[in-house]
Amino acid sequence: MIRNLTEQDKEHLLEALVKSGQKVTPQREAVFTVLLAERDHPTVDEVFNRAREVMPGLSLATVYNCLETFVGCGLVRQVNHERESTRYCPNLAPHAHFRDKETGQVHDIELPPEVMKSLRSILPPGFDSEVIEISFLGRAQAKDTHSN
Amino acid sequence: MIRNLTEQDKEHLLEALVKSGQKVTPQREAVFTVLLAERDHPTVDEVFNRAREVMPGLSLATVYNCLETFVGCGLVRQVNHERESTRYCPNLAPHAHFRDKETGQVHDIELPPEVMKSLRSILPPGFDSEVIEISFLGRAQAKDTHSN
DNA sequence: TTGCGGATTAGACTCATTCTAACTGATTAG
DNA sequence: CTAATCAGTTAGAATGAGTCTAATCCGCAA
Repeated sequence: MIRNLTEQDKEHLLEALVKSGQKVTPQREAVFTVLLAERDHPTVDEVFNRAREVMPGLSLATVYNCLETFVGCGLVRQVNHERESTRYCPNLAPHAHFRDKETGQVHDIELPPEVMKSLRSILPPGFDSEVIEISFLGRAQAKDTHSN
Repeated sequence: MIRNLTEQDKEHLLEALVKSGQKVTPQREAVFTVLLAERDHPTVDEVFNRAREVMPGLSLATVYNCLETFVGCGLVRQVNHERESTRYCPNLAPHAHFRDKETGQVHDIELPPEVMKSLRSILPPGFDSEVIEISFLGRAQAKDTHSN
């Protein structure tokens, strides 16, 4: 189920960590592996449980720490919906999130640059934004090629 | 500071409540008054404190209840940012939120219909969305005509 | 081999929110 | 009238995601 990181993924992880002055550790590798294995926007708890299968001694605090580290060095994005548990997403391309009201599943929605541009254009002068979060709530009857 | 509801506002409150089979109570009027008085997206706690000035016996649980009721009958919107306390907003027109990274203040950003349309258009077939949340994070150096 | 510093750990803690059970007060039914 | 009902309110307990703390671990450098 949880396959190992490819050399490329390892490289990616190492580069991002080193760039922000941090180390690759077995725990970080394990958590990163879990995130890439099933890109279904898991909660911290889900990551924790999955990672434990592979590294039983891993602690919840460490999962929080790893994920925070990854967010800090731009390896993953946080996804918040209402006040539910934070979810994590390794998709770095600009995208919105669609949350299925029934199943709770979160799907990535690609964000074409022209939509980004039109969004940015609605900001009045003096407003300068770094991050734009877009989330849809509704129902999806997709057959789910990629379930995220 | 907290002025009374206009007849029009009262009418609005009453209509929305009755329409969903609920009653106007002094507490609900007080909470609604607070929301309209200063449209700065207050948290539950802020609403609580402001409303207490006018109705000292009011309980926190009731503020939660009132706000939930208002959300349920479409009188106000919830605004969530990351995992911070939920804020409440009586602006019913479609709009996005801009959150100032420094001050924490939340500003409403008008959403022109064509932007809404372009957003809806990025959903793949099979995805049907009722609610779209858009939030910006950044810095605003607005002189704040209306501080919300 | 000793010391340093980042990383990890378990468990305590925080705090927004929700839940619970008792109470209030207005309205309805007998 | 008097009781029964029922929505709304209340205080305080419970929940649970996330954070903090203090101890420990471990790789590397002196």
